Amino acid sequence: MAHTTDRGGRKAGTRKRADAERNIVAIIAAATESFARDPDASMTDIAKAAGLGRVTLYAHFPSREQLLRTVLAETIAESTRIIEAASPAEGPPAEALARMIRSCWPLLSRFGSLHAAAQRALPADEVRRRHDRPMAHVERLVARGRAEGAFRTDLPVEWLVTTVYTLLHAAADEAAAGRLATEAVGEILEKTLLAALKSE
Amino acid sequence: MAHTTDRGGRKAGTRKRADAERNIVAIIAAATESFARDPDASMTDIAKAAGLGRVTLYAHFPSREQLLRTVLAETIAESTRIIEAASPAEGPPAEALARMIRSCWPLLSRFGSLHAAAQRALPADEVRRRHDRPMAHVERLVARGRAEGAFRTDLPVEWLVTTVYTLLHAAADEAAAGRLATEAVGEILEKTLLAALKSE
DNA sequence: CATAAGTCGAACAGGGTTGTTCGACTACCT
DNA sequence: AGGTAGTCGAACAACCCTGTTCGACTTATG
Repeated sequence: MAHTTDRGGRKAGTRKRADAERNIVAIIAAATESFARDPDASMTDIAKAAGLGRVTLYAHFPSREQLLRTVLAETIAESTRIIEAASPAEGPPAEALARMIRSCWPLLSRFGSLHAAAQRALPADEVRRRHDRPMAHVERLVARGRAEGAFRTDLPVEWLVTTVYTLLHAAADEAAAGRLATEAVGEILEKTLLAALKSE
Repeated sequence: MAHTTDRGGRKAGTRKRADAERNIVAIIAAATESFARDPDASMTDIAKAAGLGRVTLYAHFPSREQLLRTVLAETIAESTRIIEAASPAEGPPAEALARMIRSCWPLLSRFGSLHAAAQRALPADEVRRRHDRPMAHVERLVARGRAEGAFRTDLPVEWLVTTVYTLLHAAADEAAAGRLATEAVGEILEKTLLAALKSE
């Protein structure tokens, strides 16, 4: 149990069997999908979705809470990557915002109720804290837009950020429910948010 | 068991004891408050909040689901009353919308997560169906605004309604969480929504 | 190929929920 | 003042969930 040196150079036996590593990613994928569909998804649901036994989940994640934490972290990391790929710090603020909106909303749509799941099972401040990395990008963009005279200054920055965030989610939900045509969402969001944010 | 005529003119023994009627309103009040605070509020929670025994709840409501249904119906009825009191069909659309917003948001704030509770425990289409009475007022107002050239016509009406609805809720949540000053909410919502809806 | 690592199903304990039943008790109503 | 409608607490059954343990089985890996 404490060989410490096995050839591969691993310290404390952290290297798992290829088998197990494959299952871990399968579990995370299944959990992501399950939580996105049903915020109350149980370990049984997720195990079934992953095609594995429930016990196996507990072999890799000590608790449902921890699994959810992991899923949330990975998802937010991907969001951050996508936001940064839209280079929100470059070009005219309005155009940067439009770029961000269009690249972002499919993600929110795909991850559906995962956020609700997190808010239900994890402490509220933790959820908020984990979000503030990607959130900062939006906030920075809004602040820049205000400084450059493109966005309105008569409302609190945080409220404008909340507006962006909320409407992104709402549009994603509407699209998921089939009440909004997928192709139209980008344009609709862009028009709505630019109108809500632009100065004058 | 089938007296049918008892003097008071009641048909099938529907008249309850004054005692019981008092408790029924207490239960509904407690349930409303409990659901508004915690969408997962249990019958035990509600009974405790009402100062009654859990069994008594079941004496008046056959199930938690039915109780939630009742609470939802009463709440929506009150919303409808408040919306109508703002006479959304009169005056310039922008002003009518502003009136409606200002009279509406404290309600949404007060009822907090009741909507979430309903969405969790009741079939989605039922929740939606119950909302379409008050929703119709908003939709009518938006449509009128478009017809009179005050509101934009380049986006679907349903999306504009969703925008109003969503941002009202978001602002109410922010206020409840202390991230938005209560006195400021009305003005902030009015400015944001008018900017999002107005034509051009 | 042998062994250690991983999987799996069944079964368990512990907690929570919804509804129901019982008998004793209490408030109302006439 | 007495009969009845209503309340209440305790206890029950049924269900679902999380986490854990067991022993038997399968698979990777060296």
